[in-house]
Amino acid sequence: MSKKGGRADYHAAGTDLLDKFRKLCAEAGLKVTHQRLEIFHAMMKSREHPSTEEVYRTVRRKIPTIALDTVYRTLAILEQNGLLAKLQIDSRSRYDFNLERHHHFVCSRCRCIVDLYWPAFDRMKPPAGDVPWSRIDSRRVSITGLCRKCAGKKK
Amino acid sequence: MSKKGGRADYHAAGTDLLDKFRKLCAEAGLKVTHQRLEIFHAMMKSREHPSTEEVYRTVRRKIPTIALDTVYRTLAILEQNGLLAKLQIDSRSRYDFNLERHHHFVCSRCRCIVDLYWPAFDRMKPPAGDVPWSRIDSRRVSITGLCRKCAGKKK
DNA sequence: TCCTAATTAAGAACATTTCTTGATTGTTGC
DNA sequence: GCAACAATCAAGAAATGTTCTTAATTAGGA
Repeated sequence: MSKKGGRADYHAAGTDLLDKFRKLCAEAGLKVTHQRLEIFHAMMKSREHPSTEEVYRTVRRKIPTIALDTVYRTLAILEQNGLLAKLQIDSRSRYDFNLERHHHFVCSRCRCIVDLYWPAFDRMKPPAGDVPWSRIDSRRVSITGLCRKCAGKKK
Repeated sequence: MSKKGGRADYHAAGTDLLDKFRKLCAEAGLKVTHQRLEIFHAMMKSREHPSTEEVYRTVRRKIPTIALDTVYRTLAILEQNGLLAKLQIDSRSRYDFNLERHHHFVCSRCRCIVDLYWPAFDRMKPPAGDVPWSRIDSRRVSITGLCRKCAGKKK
């Protein structure tokens, strides 16, 4: 399976993941509410690493009465239970559905975030010697620059 | 010169850097005010990647009447003129005096940030093929985990 | 069915950051 | 040394993103 295929499947394999979601909620003692399902579903279908506000706008198309507060709470809960990752890239928090080992490219112009796979980096040994850590949990690369779309635009 | 020596010198070579600061201010058309000097000096002496609030507290020991707003403005100006780097690691913005190519370790417990040098990574070629960028400006690694100090603490 | 978690509305509160106004200070160019 | 004008200050308002409060209602799961 190619990396690209892997990613696409990850976001597309709807039924399986929603089953997994139900299972994980059960394990965590979380009720599978309509709101939580739609929020998770919205994250599942997005590759944009959306902000809370953006998730809110998306889910409101399905549940017009949903409260912004519910989206904040739900995203935080899903992150705390390991079903989503929170990104510290902009001033507002953005969430990532992709839990595979990956990295990010961030466009300095349009602030889009694109998932990135870099197995050669993942295989590298971290610096040794006089290191500040006693344990490493994750190593993430963030590449910034200009995305193709923005490079195509004038000005 | 060792990496460690380089870093220490970078933060310690007071007079040279303050001269450089004056020169860069002149080039950028910025007046060298007492406040800007003290803020820059505080950044120069700190390895802690301080937040604006922390810089404010430090500088207030020298200039008790300084306004928090001045610190916000000054740090932003210094960053816009390339004399400091802004970090997007926590919800509050933190600033980095170290402009050398380097990376960060962030402790998930105490949120301390430690500079990291990783020349083997710096020499790596970025992923090729179907990449989202048309130009790369920077590549930064962020390692998270538990720092030595926190590992030593109970609980 | 029933207990309780979750959601809602409406608003308050909070944290961080930026801006406004108008008066004052102080750096730099001359 | 002087004058212009950039920078600062005080005081407060405001923007933004996020969390919390209360009390009523809904709805998931055993």
